[in-house]
Amino acid sequence: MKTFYVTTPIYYANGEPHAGHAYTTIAADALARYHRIKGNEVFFLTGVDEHGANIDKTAETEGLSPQAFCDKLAPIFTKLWERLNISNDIFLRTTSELHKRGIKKFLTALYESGDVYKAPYEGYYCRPCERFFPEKELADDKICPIHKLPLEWVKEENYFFRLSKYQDRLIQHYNENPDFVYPESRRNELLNVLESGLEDTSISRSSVSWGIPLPFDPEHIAYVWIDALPNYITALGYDADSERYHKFWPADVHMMAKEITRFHALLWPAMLMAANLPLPKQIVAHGWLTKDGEALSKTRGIFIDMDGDIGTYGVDAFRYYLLREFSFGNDGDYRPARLHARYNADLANDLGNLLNRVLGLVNKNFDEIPVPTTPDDIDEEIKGMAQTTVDQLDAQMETLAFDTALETIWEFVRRVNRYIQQTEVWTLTKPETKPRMGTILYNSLEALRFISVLVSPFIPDTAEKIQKQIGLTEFDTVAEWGRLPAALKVSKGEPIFPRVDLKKEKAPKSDAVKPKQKSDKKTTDLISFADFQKLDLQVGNVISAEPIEGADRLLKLQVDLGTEKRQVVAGIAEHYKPDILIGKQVIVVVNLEPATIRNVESQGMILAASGDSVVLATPETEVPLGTKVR
RNA sequence: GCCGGUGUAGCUCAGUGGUAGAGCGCACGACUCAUAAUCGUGUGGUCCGGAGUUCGACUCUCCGCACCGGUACCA
Repeated sequence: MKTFYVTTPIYYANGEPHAGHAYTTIAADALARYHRIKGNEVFFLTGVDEHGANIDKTAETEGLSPQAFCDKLAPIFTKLWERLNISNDIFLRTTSELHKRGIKKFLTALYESGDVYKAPYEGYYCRPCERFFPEKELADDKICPIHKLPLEWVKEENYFFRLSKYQDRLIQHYNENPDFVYPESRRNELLNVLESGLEDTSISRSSVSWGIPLPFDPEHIAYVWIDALPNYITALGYDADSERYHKFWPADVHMMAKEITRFHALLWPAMLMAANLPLPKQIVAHGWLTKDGEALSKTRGIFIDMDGDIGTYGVDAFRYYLLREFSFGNDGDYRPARLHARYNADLANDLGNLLNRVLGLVNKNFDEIPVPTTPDDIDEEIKGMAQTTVDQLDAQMETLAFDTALETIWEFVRRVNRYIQQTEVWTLTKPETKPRMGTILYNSLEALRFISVLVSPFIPDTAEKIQKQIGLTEFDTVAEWGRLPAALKVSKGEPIFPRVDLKKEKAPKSDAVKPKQKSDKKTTDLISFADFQKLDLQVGNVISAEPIEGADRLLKLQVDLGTEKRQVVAGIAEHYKPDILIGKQVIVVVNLEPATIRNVESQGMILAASGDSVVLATPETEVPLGTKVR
């Protein structure tokens, strides 16, 4: 028996899961379920990554200890996975003892490889900021750009992993395993990165407290990614050298969204090489979801209403839509209108109605599933198509082409509808034609059983419902023609996908949208009024604006402050056309030390609201140039 | 800016150096077993624009435009 180990990332648990997480997890689930029905022994991992400064910070704003915060969040993930019918074998938390033991062992192995070294990190350190400032960011006076306080020269010991050493071996691995990173576009990107050179990476943080101490130096905490990536082996029982670990590692597929491929496809394999462990077989990156053409955004309130859509159409429709309409490597645009269309056309009309009409005919004409006694050419054709459908499906799943895989199954669904149409079964009620009717209905039911098997990785609930309605008591996972026993009692048949009317759907809309308020956020990084007063902010007028050669985001502005003119570089080119800016009043940080960006001197900065979009801060009504802002 | 990708019917996408394809949508017809379902027929495209190679290009080359991704700049 073949084994198959598939993972999702362990999601960073500093907020609630969203549709992007759901997409990755559903895709991985479909893959896992597919391999199960193929008879492979599958292990499917998902989980949460619970350490690091960000979680610490978020917990603090909620007034919780980091552990309490994680304990609160983890069940939100597991509940969603239950709702989405995710068949994971483990839900790994990095705060679990299993993981901590494994990490300890792994980091020890890494350390013993000789590729971890302690290096003094020295530089200008700002106590209030708790960070170092690279020399190139500082002017001659060496004061903190934020606090305007003198910086200390501090030496800190830090652990580094000799990532650079693995550059060549990684390139070689990529070349020898063309499918190591999929899709190819990602692979090429990473090869570019590899060829331009890797730098050693810091693997510890001494300023962070929420995490796992390095086993060889407990004063230092493992950097989150160093803590997180090995979860794929710790979850298998790497710590105890368990049987499961040996059975399933190396993983067959690490599935993830595209933004984290770097860590998985460079750092993780290098770490494994250092620890002398086998590499995962494939790193798979899918695209992002947008909603009606817009990027998802918490601040702008653009999100996918999973809850609402699942409520309206059901989990399987949601899964079906994501897997059917989005082609893997690319970004996918989530559109409720498309979900609706898919639901009615593919699920309700094609599949749901097929089941219903066949069951109706059986019930009306037979007491139980009839025995096929009068074979015909057309029956053979159906049987043949069942087999070719399986073959095509196998090929498509090999490349994770869920969309075409489902299309292939649906071609068969439509063929069965046509079979019924062509044979006009419903007319064959006379005694002499009744056996033929029985044969056709048997074949139709068997086709439905067959379809239910093929469809089960994608829409598992539906698959079960179909078999149950056909009269099978135990789910049959084998896609071989002719396994359906005759003489079963068929159920009356409730529509498995009742049509959804757009009108009805409108009702529960009003209360759905409201984005959640971030409540009583405690601010910890307070500055004194004196600190604030150090800022010299003035109103200026943009008198010219032009793009900077070789920079997509930068504009060179001349700003008139009344008493003087300043040249300022601003990173707003993506949001403002130069001509629009001219004549606009802006707020300028006047006493900012000058800097040279892209060979252009910038004597200050202009203020803008900067989130998903960038909007200039400007006085509400026009004021004299040089007016102080405070 | 540099590197890579994409641009084909209203929508989602296949596709090939030789007269353009599927599903959905839409129109018409058939059927009435079924969830106003199904089946058939049809509608619909300057295959991003321009130039070139070729007997012939949507398919190859070059230039350009748009969008996407990676990377640099973001005071």
